[in-house]
Amino acid sequence: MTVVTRFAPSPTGFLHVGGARTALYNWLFARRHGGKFLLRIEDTDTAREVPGAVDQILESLQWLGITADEAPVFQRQRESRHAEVARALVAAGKAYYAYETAEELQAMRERALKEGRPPRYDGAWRDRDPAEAPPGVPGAIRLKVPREGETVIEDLVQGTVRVANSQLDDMIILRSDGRPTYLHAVVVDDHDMGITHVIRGDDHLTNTFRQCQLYDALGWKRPAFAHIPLIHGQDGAKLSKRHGAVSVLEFRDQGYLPEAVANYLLRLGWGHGDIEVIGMAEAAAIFDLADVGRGAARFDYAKLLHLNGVWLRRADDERLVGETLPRLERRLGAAVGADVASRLRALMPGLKERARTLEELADSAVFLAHPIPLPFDPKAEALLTPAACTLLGELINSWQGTVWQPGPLEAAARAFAEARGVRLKDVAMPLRAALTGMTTSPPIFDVAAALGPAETRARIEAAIARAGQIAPGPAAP
RNA sequence: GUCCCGUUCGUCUAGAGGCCUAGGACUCGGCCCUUUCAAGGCCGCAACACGGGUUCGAAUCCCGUACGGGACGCCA
Repeated sequence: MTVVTRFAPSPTGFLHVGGARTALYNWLFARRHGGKFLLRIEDTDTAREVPGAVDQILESLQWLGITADEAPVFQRQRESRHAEVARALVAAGKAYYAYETAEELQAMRERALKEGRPPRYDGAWRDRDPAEAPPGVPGAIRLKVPREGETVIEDLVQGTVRVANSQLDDMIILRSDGRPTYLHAVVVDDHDMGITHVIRGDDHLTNTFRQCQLYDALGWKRPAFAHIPLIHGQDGAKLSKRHGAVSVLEFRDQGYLPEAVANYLLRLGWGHGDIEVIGMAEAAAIFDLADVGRGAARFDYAKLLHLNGVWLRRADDERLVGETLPRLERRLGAAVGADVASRLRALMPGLKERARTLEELADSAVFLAHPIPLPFDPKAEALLTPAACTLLGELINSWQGTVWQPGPLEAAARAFAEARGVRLKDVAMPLRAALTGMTTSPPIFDVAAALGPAETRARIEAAIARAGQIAPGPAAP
């Protein structure tokens, strides 16, 4: 049997991390078993549909690298099929028309709840003669479910789960306006699409009993089910906006890498020994539903941030340059030239080791793009004492003729410091301030090398001039 | 209210009766490395929800309690 899985979001909002993880597990499971992963948009509730949501969801999945093996199925386009199946069930005596109005049912539920009874449909029309139907009132179709016995599901994650049929009522499968309900549409579509494994959030676990009753009534083989726990926020409540970013695209915009988000989501609720850092290709080779945990997991932004740093360091330099350039332009409000791109490229190994997100990377690299005069951090400014400026002026002259690469520059600077009887630090820190306007940066001789001799000299001279203006010291000898 | 599910360090998890004085990762603290900051290395803090069984032996199996979550819609 070829495995076929699906992800079936409703276009009522953006793809959040919970949905993304569900999609990821479905995708990985299909990959693992050489099967297919399909996409179905559950758009039967037109009232709740959000414009643009479908595109957002598709874009999110694509960014994460979760690709469907066929074009998406839109549930709304299958309404006639859903109605046909429901009516066939009536014809077979396995479903019936019920004529209560939505208001009557609502009142019935409220009364039951108030009296401490479970809010279930009483089955009034189950055995009534259809001839008694009130004229002019369109009926809804309800499934005639067994009242005795129990419904049992073998869940790949939750294990055996059973419920007494007396707990379940005759659910509506076709609304009075002829549109299917979710429960019905899902069963018909999953069957028609040949879905073999339904992997979804465990908020659907109790729905599964009713879906199984539908499968049984239709005489269709039930797919395997796997209900994965929901993702909660730091406080244990269902993850929501107030916990921070929740939509996949937000993480992208905040400078997270898709492989890091996927890695984090994979590990959230799934474990495989001690491995933490894992790429999706590797995951596809070892992913198993048996390793999915049963308890809800809390979303930990700190761990995601750490993981993103790990993937950032592993990422290809050229790719990171491509990601950083537009972010630099956004910060400067201007286009950056080829000289900046080449500086960025040269310094990327040192830069990416110090950043955890693309945003941090851009923040730490923006000094490369700033025109002289550089903006100065107060702490950097404080380093440019008259004595330090004197040293810097001498250093740049001593570099005359030095091969403009990190190693030779550092060697020359060390020799220079020793000759002056100062520590390397006393030269390096003012140099860092002059070259970057900051007190932290990649190794400063790497920075000087990336900047090139002309820019390095210009920045040092500008820093000396600036220091002279702000705190005029003794006249230069 | 009824039904269903869950519960190992603060967080994500490893653990399938003896390998557990419970391992890894994140966070936090300390040290080392070091031109800064990171990265890296080393060390440390920190958990089997509770109570009963079963067993020579239980984090692992069973029952109950507590707590948490989910579902009960002509929403998905």
